[in-house]
Amino acid sequence: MPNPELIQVTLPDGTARAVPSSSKAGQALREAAGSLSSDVLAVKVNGVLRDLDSTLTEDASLEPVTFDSPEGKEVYRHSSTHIMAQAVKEVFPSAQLAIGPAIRDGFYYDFAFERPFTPEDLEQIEARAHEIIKADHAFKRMEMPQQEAVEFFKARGEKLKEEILRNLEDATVSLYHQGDFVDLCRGPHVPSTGRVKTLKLLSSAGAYWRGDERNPMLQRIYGTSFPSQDQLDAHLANLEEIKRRDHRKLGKELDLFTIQDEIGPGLVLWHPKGALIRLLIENFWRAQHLQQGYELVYSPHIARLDLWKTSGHVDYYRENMFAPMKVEASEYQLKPMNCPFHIMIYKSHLRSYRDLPIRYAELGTVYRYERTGVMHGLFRLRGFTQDDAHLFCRPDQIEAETTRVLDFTFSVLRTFGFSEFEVYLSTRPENATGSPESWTQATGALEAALKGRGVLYQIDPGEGIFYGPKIDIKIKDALGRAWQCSTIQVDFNNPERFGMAYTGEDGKAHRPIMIHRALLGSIERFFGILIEHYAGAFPTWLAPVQAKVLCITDRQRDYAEAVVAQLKAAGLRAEADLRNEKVGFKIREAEKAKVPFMLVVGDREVEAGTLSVRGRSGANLGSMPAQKVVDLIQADMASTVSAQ
RNA sequence: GCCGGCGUAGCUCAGUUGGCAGAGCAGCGGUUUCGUAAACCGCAGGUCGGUGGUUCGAUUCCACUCGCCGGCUCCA
Repeated sequence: MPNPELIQVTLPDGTARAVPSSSKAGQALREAAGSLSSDVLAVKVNGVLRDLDSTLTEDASLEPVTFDSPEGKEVYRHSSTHIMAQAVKEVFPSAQLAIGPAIRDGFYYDFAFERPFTPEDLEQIEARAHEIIKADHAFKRMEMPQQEAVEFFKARGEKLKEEILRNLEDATVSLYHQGDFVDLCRGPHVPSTGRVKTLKLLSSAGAYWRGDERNPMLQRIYGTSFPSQDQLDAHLANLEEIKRRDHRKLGKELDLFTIQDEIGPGLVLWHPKGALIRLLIENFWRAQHLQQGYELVYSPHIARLDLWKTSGHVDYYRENMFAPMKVEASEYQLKPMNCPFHIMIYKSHLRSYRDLPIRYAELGTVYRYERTGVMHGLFRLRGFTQDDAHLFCRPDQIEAETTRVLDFTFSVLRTFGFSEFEVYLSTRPENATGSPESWTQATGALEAALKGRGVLYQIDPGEGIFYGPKIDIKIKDALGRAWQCSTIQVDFNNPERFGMAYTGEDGKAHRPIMIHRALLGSIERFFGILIEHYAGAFPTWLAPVQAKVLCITDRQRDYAEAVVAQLKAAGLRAEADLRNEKVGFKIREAEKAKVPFMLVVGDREVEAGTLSVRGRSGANLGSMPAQKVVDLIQADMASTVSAQ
């Protein structure tokens, strides 16, 4: 018989050890491993995240949790936000606690307070938080019946905590305190405030209680914390890098686009260089679609309101639509979507099962009403262009079509320089239309396509759209940020609403399935992502100016112009800088414009019939004749596009 | 839409007890003809986002309004 006073703990490496029952988890870890690093913040007991001083009552597998794991970061930041909250309560006792979770790269805490926090307030709070860290208060967990906790927070005047508690269904709740500060909290936490090595408050902003704009506005403070100053500095440098790459800033500096007051918010003016890049993107897109068996179509920007009643948009999408306009006796609507048009093209003929799948693609510019305050550069606009396509197929073709779209999507995204993806499959939501059988069948087809291609994906349960399941693909940019661009959505609803049909082998009418799909999402938004991904230094195939010929003195002007003519004849985008400026100045300007190739010509080059080639950011590629330069640039273009 | 911050020359930004509006860069005119990220001199450039109010007088104070930025919310 095992000793009832002893329990067995097992480490991830298989080490096992018997420790007295009711040992602290941290103590057990130390005994089993021989030592306990101060990096260990918490512990997973049988897979459940717990405090180091939680008590063990039975045999358990123990896994130390450090900052390196997502859970460790979560615990670390969660403890950090408690420290900040304590500081706020000490500096501003009238502030009431709302909630304070860890978030990606940091944490926030919401407070009910009589006024917004100022930058000076944040400094004061941060200073106080550093004192709390220095004091190294232990985080102590205590449990009490819910009713008792309600009374406890009521007595302390924490009305929001009281409200949260009243909505909790647990009979027993846990509280954590460090020093005099107490908060309702599930935990776990690091052992003591001193474990948080750095803590920096970043900003404050208004935020609604429970995220609902009908609720009162709270004051949110954002901050972050890291185990070392180096890591914090790296994170702050990363924030600077994000600012440096901001497409709104680069768009202006590189003269790509503007969004102007006089035109209206959320509406873009494409300047020549930006428009050229867009043209290159679109040309590539169209050529690829034709190759992939799509048919390109165009549709108008407005249509009778009745069309949008049939599609259901008037019912469920009205808040995102501009107001209808009166034209003669009927009402017309600026289009928020392209799908009804493609459906009507389908419906213009009787369709046979032999015709399916039919694939219509369009770079369709849509207009959606976005509330002021949500527009954001090219990322969130009122007028934007979807790289839209609608596939009409039989139910048994969903999987094959999805497979084709997946292959196509990854190939196109790779060409644009993205190689890391996150894929999500969203399943049936509460308010779904369509029969459960069709949902099961379609979801199964999407999943089979993903599996067939060996794509790793996560399931988002219940996150499908009401009309069908979908696959979303996020791309990771150069800074590791994920952007959702591509989407593949099965639609049972619209074929029904529009009474779509095809004639089957049996001579009877059948209902086709519709698949909405976008690869880039919106051209504008994708362009913005590209700008940030490349920090404005577009790959050569997309660079608006691929080569700039820089003469050193006026003596080389004729030669420079002849070179430009030769490059242009070879199909390259080249310009000459013939100004009476020093070459250093011309290089500086070309660098700022992110021109991939700078071709310097002085007397030596004229004499030898060559060009001195300087790559972007300073690489000296040597001197060579113009034809060699053409080869070099074309090879550089091909290296990117060949990924397709 | 809501909370906070902001709006001065093409761009980046100075400008406090309310008293004729400034710099650098860009632009234009000269000089310079130069070897891999900023030559020099000069000139011009603004109903200080808009409207209304207070005042002898408003870029400055107040109200309203438009827009931008950071969030909330929502999404491509």
